[in-house]
Amino acid sequence: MNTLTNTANDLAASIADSASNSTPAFSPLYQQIKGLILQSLQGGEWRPGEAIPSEMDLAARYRVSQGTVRKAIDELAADNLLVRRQGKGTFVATHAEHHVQYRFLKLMPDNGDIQSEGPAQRQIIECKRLRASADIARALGLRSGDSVLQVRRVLSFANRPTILEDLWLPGSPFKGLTAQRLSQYSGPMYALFETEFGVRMVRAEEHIRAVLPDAEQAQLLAVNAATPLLSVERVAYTYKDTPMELRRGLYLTDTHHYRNELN
Amino acid sequence: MNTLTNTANDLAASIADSASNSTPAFSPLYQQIKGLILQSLQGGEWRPGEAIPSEMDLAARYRVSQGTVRKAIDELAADNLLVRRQGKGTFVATHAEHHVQYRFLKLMPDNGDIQSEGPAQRQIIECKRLRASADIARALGLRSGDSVLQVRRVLSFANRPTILEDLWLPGSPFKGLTAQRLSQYSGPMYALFETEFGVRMVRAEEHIRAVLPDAEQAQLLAVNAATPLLSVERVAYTYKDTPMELRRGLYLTDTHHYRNELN
DNA sequence: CAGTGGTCTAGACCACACT
DNA sequence: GTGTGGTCTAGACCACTGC
Repeated sequence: MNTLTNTANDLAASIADSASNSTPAFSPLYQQIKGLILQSLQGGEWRPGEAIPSEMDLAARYRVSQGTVRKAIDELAADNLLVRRQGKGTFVATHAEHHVQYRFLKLMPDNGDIQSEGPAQRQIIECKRLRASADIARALGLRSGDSVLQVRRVLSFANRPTILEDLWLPGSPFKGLTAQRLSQYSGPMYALFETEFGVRMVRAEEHIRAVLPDAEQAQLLAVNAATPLLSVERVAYTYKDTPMELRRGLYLTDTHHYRNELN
Repeated sequence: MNTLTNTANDLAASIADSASNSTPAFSPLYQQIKGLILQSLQGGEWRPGEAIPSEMDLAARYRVSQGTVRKAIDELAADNLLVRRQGKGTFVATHAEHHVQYRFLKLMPDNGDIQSEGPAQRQIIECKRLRASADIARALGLRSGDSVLQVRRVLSFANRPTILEDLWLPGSPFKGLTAQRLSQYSGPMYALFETEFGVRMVRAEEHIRAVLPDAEQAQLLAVNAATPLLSVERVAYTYKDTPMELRRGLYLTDTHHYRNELN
C-alpha cells in the first residue's frame, strides 16, 4: 500500500490488504495521497513558499485521478499546510509572507485596529543554553537534562511593554541560534525558524490562566505586582505532531485582549 | 439566479447574469445551493436534531448533480451547521446531543480528565428583565432601552464555585424565559434555547482578559479580592451573523485552564 | 496563448446502518 | 436488501495568472 503502484482498478485489492485484521484499517486513497504529500513536505522536497507540482502532475506521479489529488490537497490546505492560489499553483505555507504576521498571536488591541499600532518592538532579554528541567523536557518530548535553548524577550506596542515571553527550544534542531541572530531578524520568529533551521510550526495548543506576576516579571513589564496578567502557555508542533517549542507568555490586558473564535 | 430553475446547461448564462458589473459577483452553483439550504435551516424547515433530505433528494429538488449538493453540505458540515453520519443521513447540528456538552466552553480541568469531575453544578443567582444599557444594546444589535433579559449564575465543579457568568439576551426572542425554567432544565443552556425558543447559536467570539473581581464577584466565587480571574466576554451569533447573546464570565483558573488550539 | 486551480456532471462502486 | 453517505474516476468547461 505504501508504494501505491495500484491503479484505480486494483484499489479494492489494495485497500483490503490488511488481510483478516479485526480493525480493517480502511484508508481512502486520498488519505494515502495526503500522507505521501505530507512526507514530501516533511522531507523538504518542497520548501516553504515554493510551489508544489500541479494537480495533474501529482495525479500522474501517484497514478490516481486529479480529483483524488484535489481532495488530498483540499485537506492539507484546510490544515494550513498548503495555500492554493487560482491560476498560479499550490504553495507550501509559511509564517513569513503570511499577510497577517504573527499567525499564532491572538492578542489584539482593544480598538481592533491592528494596523494603527504598528509592528511590535522586540527586545531580547536573554538567550542561553541549559539543561532541560523535568517539566520542560516532558513538554518537548525530551529527557530531563537534555540541552535546550531558553529565550526571554519582551514585546512592546506603542513603546508600552505588553508581552513577556520565555521560550524553550530543543537544542539540536536549533544549533547556532543566538541572541544576536534573533535581534537582527525582522519578522516573525517562526519565519526565522523556517528559513534558518528548516523547522516549520504547523499547529499549537495554548493553556490560558489569570495570574499575578512575580517581582522580576512585574519589573520587566513595568507594572506593579498586583496587576493581573494573562498567562499563556503554548506548545507548538511541527509535522507528525512533534513538539518543538514551549512558550510561556505573560500578556498585559489593559489595552489589549486575547481574541478567540468559537465554531 | 434565485429560483435556480437552471439546469447544468444554462449554468454559464445563469452565472453571467450580473451583466456588466465591475464586480462580476460570480458565485459557484454549490454556494447558491449552500445558501438555499441555509435558508431552510434558518426558516425551520428542518429542526435541530432532525435529518435533512438525502443528497439525491436535494439534488433532484435543486436540479443539480449530487456532487454539487455534496460540496454544499460539506461546507455546512465544516461550519458545524450539519452533521454527516454515514449510512444514516445528514442531520441538523444541535447543542443537545452533542457528545461533548458545552461546545463553547473551553475551560478544562488541569488534569485533562473532563469525565472525572462530572457535570457542572449550576446555580441561578437571578434572572430579570430590564432595559438595555448602551454597551449591551450595541453588542446585541439593539437600541438602548430595548428590553433585555439578564441572567446571573454560578457554575461549580466538584462543589467548588468556578465560573460566575452574567448573560444578556434580547427580550423578544426569549419571551417567557424564567429562572425556574432555567433551573429545571438539565443540559446546556444553548440546548434549551434551541428547543424552547428556536434559537440556535452557530458561532461565537470571545475576548479574554485577566482581571481582579469586585467585592460582590469575589464573594460569589468564594475567593478573595486579590485572586486574578479570567474575564471572558462572549458574543454568540445565530444564523446570518445575528448576535443573540452577550455573556460576561469570570473563570477561576487555579485548577482549570482555558484551552485553545491554534492552526 | 497555455497552464493553473475551480466547478460541475455522470456513473460506478464501497462502507455503513437499519430492517 | 435497501438506502444513506463516502470514494474514485473521467471528461468538460470556467476563472485567474502570466507569458
